[in-house]
Amino acid sequence: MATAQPQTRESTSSRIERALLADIAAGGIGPGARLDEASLAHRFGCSRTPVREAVSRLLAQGVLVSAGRRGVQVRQYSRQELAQMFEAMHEIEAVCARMAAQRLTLLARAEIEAAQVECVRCAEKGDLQAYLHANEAFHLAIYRATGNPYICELATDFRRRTGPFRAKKFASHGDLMASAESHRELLTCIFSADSDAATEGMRAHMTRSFMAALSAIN
Amino acid sequence: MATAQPQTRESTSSRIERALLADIAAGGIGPGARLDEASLAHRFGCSRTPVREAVSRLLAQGVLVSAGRRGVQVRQYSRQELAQMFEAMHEIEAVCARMAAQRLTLLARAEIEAAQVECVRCAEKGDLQAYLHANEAFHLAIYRATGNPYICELATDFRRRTGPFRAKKFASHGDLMASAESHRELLTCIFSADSDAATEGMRAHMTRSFMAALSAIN
DNA sequence: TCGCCAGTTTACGTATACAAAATTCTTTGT
DNA sequence: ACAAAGAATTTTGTATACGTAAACTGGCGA
Repeated sequence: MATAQPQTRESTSSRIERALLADIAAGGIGPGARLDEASLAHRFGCSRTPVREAVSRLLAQGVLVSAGRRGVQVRQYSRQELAQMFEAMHEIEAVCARMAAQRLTLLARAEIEAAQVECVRCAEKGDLQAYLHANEAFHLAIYRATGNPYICELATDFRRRTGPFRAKKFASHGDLMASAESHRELLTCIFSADSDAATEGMRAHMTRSFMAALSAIN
Repeated sequence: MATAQPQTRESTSSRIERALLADIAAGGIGPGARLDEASLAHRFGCSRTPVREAVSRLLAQGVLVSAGRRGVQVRQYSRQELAQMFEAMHEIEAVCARMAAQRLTLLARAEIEAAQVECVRCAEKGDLQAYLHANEAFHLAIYRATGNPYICELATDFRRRTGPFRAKKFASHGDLMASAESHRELLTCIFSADSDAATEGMRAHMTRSFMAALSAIN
């Protein structure tokens, strides 16, 4: 119907998926909120078809859960579920650190260091949004350093799922600086090429991170 | 009135999804094969809508890959990709073994032992299909013993993805017996509650398993 | 007042139609 | 004969319509 944009490169369903993800991550929709296809279609000014497509993908990602014939809901996690998810991520990150330490290439090391420099810069500036982005890039660089795309994908998925909850822990300028400092210690372990030290270093970093996140919730 | 049909009618899209998965796992469709929505719709005697739904989910699962405007293909893995996927699974299984060893409950231990008994029974009988099933149950029991549903889900997903390739390695009666024996050694490590030993035990088991699988391919 | 039952309404699953984009085939010119 | 351009076909993305089943609501009876 509304063929307003002749050169739309991105499909409507992808746009809706991104918009919903962003909205959920930003808390605009909130956990437990009920969504139905018709109202989403009205909100995005399209038919139900692309909405169904987007919702279907989000269901597969675990971002939404089906509530039977009563719409879909934003998945919410209990404190225990959150702790378990953090634990799972803790383990995965430890694996990444170990593999990265074992087969660190010069390029990977350079990328990780560049990401860390950016983290420190953002922390000093006190820019929360920028720091979250830089922190993301830092961890992604470590994932890539494993040299294993499947592990990388796995870890990235988990990071995306836990993202909204981890973001809450950064309240003050000091929190950012502490996180950046924690990165530095972690890198010492990874760059030592001692896989056991890297594992333990990442465990320590993630434990600190998750304790802070869990404290900030509820 | 009240033509109370069985209301558990499975949706067409779910039926198609299951059928395609089974067909792919059985090799009926084969890697690299091009599928298009229209012919699938014709094959399953329905419209394109439920086919799209099913294909979308399979894309999200990584079973299919989109080939742009030239249909979707059954995802195929190169030898290197397969090795990387096995490596990733190797790491995940090691994590599972470690966590299982750390917090093994009496119930979990009993379930694992029961699964192992079944494995041995199937191996002695020489029934390949039954052994594959029992082997699956054995590993799933270990995943559950971690007490972490996210790790469990993760490992289960990977096992499903690598399943078709791992199955190829069991050629003879001796292969089954060797696998069952390998399980026994692994359990000794896990039940020792020594997490490091469990990690190493699982690594050894998976290394054996994957070497065999990679040898059987190509 | 509470519980049950019927009507209404809502929401989802599916079918069909159309438009846009890309690939492939054909045709034509050098 | 080969290459390039255009036409035809194929395939996906989106819109709209309809049927069915489940949930909500209102009323009635105990």
